[in-house]
Amino acid sequence: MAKIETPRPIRGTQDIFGAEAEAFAHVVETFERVRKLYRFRRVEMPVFEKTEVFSRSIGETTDVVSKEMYSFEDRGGESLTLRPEFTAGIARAYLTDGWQQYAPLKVATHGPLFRYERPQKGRYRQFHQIDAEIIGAAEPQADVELLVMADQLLKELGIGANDPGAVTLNLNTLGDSDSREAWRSALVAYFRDVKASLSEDSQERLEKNPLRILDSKDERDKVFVADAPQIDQFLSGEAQDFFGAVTSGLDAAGVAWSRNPALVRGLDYYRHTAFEFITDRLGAQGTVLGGGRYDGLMESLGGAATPAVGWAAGIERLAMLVGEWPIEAALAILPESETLEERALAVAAELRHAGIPCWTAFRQNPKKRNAKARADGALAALYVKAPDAQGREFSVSSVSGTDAESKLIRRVMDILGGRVGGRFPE
RNA sequence: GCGAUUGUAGCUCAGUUGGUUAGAGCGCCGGUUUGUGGUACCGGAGGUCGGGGGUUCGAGACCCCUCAAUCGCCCCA
Repeated sequence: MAKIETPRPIRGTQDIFGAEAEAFAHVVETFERVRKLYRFRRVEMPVFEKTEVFSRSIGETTDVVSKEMYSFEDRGGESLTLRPEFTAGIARAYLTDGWQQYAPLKVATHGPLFRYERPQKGRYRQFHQIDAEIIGAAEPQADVELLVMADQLLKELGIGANDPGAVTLNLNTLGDSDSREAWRSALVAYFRDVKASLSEDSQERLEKNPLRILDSKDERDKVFVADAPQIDQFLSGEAQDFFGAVTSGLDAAGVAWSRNPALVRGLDYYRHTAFEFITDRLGAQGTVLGGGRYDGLMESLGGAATPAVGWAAGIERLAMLVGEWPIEAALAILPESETLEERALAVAAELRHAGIPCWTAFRQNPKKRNAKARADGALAALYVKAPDAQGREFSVSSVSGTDAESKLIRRVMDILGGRVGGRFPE
């Protein structure tokens, strides 16, 4: 007799429904369309991998690996991990599946990722990303193409269309590994001198991840960040040329960008180009799409040195920027009595086969169906009646009075023709 | 891991300095009316006031603990 307690959802998971789910789907559909324009090949990747795929590539000491992974032992005692990102798994597949033969290889995918973090606005433990990677191309043109694609995607989603400040592309270079190391040492030396004045977090970062001090939100740090050594002083000629080719390529393609010398990457494998499309519309979670070049990653997985570059974007965050997205409008099929139930079924099937989205109900009560159809956003209504002497058995009724409705009604009239009688617009 | 805020009906929320039987709108169910079409009206179901403990003659209101959600820090998309 004990009452059964309904299990609660897992913290940080989401049940996405209604206009939000439509917006989510719209983001994915737009991504699919755009990636085909750029001829990125679709790949499907496993949701879990051996733990070492991530620990080796992302870096043992990073927070992502040390405390944010969903890891578990399978029945054979092997340590497996739900993917916290796409890149490492794709890199693994490139090495284990012989994808080298396709290099330079452009791939795209999307799906759920998992990170054991505190949920907040636009951040979840199971979250979803779209992802694009170019593997086996050392050329700056690869970086450019990826960024041009990202820019087009955001534009096609209408993000920033009426609101130019909504997203901006922040761009930086981390240099090659020598440049990056020299810069890092200089930063450590610089910040060590003022260590006592830094925030507690940044004193910690000085040891673990000094680059991250640069984007600290703490005022105590910001005063020193302003005068901190910049990567430009440490860039090799080659690294400078590379970055120059990326920026001039973006200019040529008409992609607006702004240099952000404080932009760094949290993960160990990044080199050269680093970028983020940043918005100020999502509270503290400003990064909508981010990525960079990861020339060092393949070696950390035991493969031959292979240059690569890629980005990923949070679908939830993009969906929030897109706003509510309506479900496709439909024609409500409304039988006028219970005896016409099956005729309604038949005409709905006929119209759907012809590509007309139809709204139907399961319950009787024909009186309330009309109101329900309208509440569900039906564009127009088709009443199913007993056929008259001329064989007319339907009447069409205006609901929304919109252009979309007239278009829909015209298509319906083309299909049903003389079977429609009674009153209808025009 | 840390901090702030918030938990009252399926949803959005009222609920006065603690005081009878905890309310509204929407939704849901039933009915009457209307009858070429977003009706109106009537009725009904639905609440361990997140959970536990305490203070009090009396707690949805006050105190403690706990759980959860939201937002922020760390980190990161």
